[in-house]
Parts: sequence; structure tokens; C-alpha cells
Amino acid sequence: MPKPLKRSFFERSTLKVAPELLGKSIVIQSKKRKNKTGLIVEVEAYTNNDPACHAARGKTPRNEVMFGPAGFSYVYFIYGMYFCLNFITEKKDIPGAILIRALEIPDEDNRIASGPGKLCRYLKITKDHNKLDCCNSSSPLIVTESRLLKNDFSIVQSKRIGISQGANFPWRWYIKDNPSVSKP
DNA sequence: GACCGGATCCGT
DNA sequence: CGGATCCGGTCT
Repeated sequence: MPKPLKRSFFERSTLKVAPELLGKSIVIQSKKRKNKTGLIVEVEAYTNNDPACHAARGKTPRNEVMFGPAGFSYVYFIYGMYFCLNFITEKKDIPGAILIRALEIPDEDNRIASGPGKLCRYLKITKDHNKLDCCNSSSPLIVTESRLLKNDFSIVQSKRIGISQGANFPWRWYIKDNPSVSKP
């Protein structure tokens, strides 16, 4: 059984945690089916006092989990057909989240999870995966260390994609030259 | 109760 | 570059 990253990993500054998620593994655990894994190759940070953050205007039913403890999932529905997956950072009551933008999937086409909507489609992540405690080893959704990618990659930092407010913050990180990044 | 735009993706 | 497709947030 894979060992999830500890809450203390997530319970830090969003801007520190985000690039450190690169190279980690997302694992979808199921008793009935074989586990599915994907390597995180692209992320974006959304922080407190960030106009692009869903929590920018305070707590609502949708973003409530962002005000809770770190290490939980935040999954939301967008454009009438896609879901996006985030992990919550920072201490309780301080909103912060990291959008997972692309995964490299072992033994699959490079582009099968090369975007936030595509990776949820591939992993069948829906609103049912919202508010899961990903630090609990029995959670259907966890993040683990990975042996597949070690430290032999370089990280590129750039502006975030697809937003208008806060568009100038350079809070997107991805693995250089990785073929599964959303916009290569 | 209505309106509107969105942390996207795909085909043209 | 436009269309798909629908929910949450905001205003009335």
C-alpha cells in the first residue's frame, strides 16, 4: 500500500510546496481495480490575497475546503464539462491550493493527461473526489514519493495559464522538456 | 429567479 | 478561433 505524503508537507507556504510537487506521484486507490498512478509534471499555485484564487472573495460552499486543513483535495467543475484537481496548502483558515495541470502516465500516450481537465478525465476524478483527506493512507486519492522520476529534472517557472486576474504572477512550474506538459 | 463567465479542450 | 455545456456566484 503506497504511503501518502504527510500533512506537514502540504501545511506550508503554497509557493514553496507547488514546485516540490513536481516529480511526485498521484495514486488513485481502489479495492476493486488496480491502482492508477501519474507523475506530476506541471502545477500552478493559487494563494491568499490572489485575485485569481477561488477564495479571493471569501468562503463559499464551493471553496470551503480551501479554508480547512492542508492535504485535502479541492475538485471543481468548469466549462460545463471538465473537472480540475487541486491540493490544499497552508494552515487551517488560510486559503491556498495547488492546481495539478499535467501528469505523465506510465505506459500511456504522453498527451493523455496533459492538461487539468484531461488528467481528471483520464483518472475519472469527479466532484466525488472533492474534500478527500489525501494524507490518509486509505484515501482513494493520495500523493506519494516517486521512484520513477528522481531529481534528474530541471524546473521551469512561468506565468499561469487561462486566467485574467493575477495573470502576471509567475506561479506555474513544470518539468523542463517533459512531453506531457500542457503547453510544451 | 435570471444572468453570466469560467484555473478547458478539441476540431476547424 | 468558436462551440460544447452547466454550475456557482452575484445581483435583482
